[in-house]
Amino acid sequence: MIDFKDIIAKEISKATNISEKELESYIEKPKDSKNGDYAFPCFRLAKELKKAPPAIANEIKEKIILDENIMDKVEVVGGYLNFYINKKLLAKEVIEAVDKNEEFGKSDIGKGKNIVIDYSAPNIAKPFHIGHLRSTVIGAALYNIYKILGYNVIGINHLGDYGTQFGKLIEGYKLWGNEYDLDKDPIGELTKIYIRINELCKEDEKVLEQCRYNFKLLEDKDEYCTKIWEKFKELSLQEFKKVYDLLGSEFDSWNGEAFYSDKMPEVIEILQKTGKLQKSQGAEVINLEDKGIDTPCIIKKSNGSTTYATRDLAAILYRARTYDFDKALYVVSYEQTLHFKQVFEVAKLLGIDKKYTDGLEHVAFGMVLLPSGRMSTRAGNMIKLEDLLNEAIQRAKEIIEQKNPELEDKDDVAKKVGIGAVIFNDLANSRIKDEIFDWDTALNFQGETGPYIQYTYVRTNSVLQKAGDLPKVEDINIDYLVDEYSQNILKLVYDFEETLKQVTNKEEPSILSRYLIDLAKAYSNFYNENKIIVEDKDVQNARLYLTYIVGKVLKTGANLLGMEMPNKM
RNA sequence: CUGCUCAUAGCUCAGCAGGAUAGAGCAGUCGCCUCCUAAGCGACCGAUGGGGGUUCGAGUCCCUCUGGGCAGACCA
Repeated sequence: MIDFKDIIAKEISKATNISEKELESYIEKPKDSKNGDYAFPCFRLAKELKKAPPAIANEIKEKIILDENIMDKVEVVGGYLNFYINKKLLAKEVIEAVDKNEEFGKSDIGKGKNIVIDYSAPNIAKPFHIGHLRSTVIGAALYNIYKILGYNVIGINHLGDYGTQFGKLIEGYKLWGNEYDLDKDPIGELTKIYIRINELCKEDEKVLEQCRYNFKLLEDKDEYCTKIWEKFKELSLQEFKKVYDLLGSEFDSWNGEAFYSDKMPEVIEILQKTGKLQKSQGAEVINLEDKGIDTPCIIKKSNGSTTYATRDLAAILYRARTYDFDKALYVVSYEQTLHFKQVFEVAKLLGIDKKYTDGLEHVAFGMVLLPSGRMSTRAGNMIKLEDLLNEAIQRAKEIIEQKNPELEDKDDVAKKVGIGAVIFNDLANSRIKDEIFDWDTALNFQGETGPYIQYTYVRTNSVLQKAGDLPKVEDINIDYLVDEYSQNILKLVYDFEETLKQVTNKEEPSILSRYLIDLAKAYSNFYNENKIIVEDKDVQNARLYLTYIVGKVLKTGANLLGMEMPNKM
């Protein structure tokens, strides 16, 4: 598509002495379309040119030459130079772009670049609760969006399958394994054991020591510990898969922490050679005070076992070698900000290329809290993700029964709508914000929600279906797409790829969520104002094609967020 | 105590690396289905935590205060 901003920047650059690149950042999109489609504020030139901004705007206006096929008009308002792009050209550009591209939004800007995304990463032997949803859906959305932009993406589920917690579980299992029926409700029973052993650890320091020792045994490949650990892992994965199936989550790699158990000695060796690894209180640590981090990074505990920092470092080394990543994103809650600061700093000592250490990024997100406060596995006050998803499906089903009882495939639609609502709800807000979980908010189907987007999509579908064949691009008379409602839609569609790029610039899927809401709203307005299937075939064809475009973008966009789109609802 | 982070309408959030009159949704009140799905559309109501500063211009940047959250060495 034509890059309008680029054209404007080129012209202004000729009229002034400012570089195109600089101008690109100055040119903005007015909030109110009455002020044009693009605007150049001239205030910043006033001091240098010693002239009033409106005068400067007028001078630039006189100097620039813009083809009227590209720009309808240029106006000076105050110190602003407002550009109105040619409406027909916009319509033509968008229609052709959608027609030409098999998958509109797809690009190759990421060609040759490798992106590693570390997300979801639940802890084995612990319930998969609603707090794990965010990492899973934010990671998946980023994964899909990088992919459509042409990047080579590697999604890794860095399972929490290692560490002292397993020493604890092994100890608990040793003590009371017979009392619990692991086959009946694996994670539920393991959770009970986990809570019980934690209480015992609190009372008795010796038990805690034994737990840590168990983990040491596990690291040293002790047969008994390994066997129990494998059992826990298998049982947990079975449970997790149920949730992943509902969400449609997929991963390229399931290499969890344990995968790096044999890769840590090298890390320790490298760090030792740097001379920065020092003994402190019995442990071996890297001091980071000179980097502005007060807490040292523990590489080896006093009993000789490793920490998750050591494993993350081994993972960085491994991923750099295996995937040659340009970016490695860690979609992990902001609770772990300090940890990643430490690990990323220590990674600079690993002797790997700067490209890799520069590419490390913690994509932090806020916590999911209950109205009563934090969720805690130990306290048992948490909501299982599976329960939330099933409740969502159930509620969607009820609404279908009430609104559209004749619908076919009710269960399939209920699943898409229910899950879509949950996913969208989690991706709709800036990731850094905390979320206080509320059933009615998470499962709301009205207003700015996933189902609203699905509903709008379904509408485009049923209009197209009713009309029969989709008109050929050559048969579309763009004269019928210059009204305000059509133009609002066309401008949004024009922005689609830019929106996807913004998501990757900020690692912020909510930008796409809001975009889809805007697009769905723009179409709803259009739909309410205009009859699409009408007598005049020229009008109908133009409106039908616009409808087709909206449906296509809504579907692509929602799929990128991880939502499935029903054809009817 | 220290570091990080958040603060916009009754509630949940937008506000594009400072730009024109701060936008939505929910809740509340009211209006719109002989017409392509009312999970929709429209209307009304209603806001930048306090104080400084930088700037032609600050919700946005800096300082400070207040309030919430998180983190701070052998959990991950």
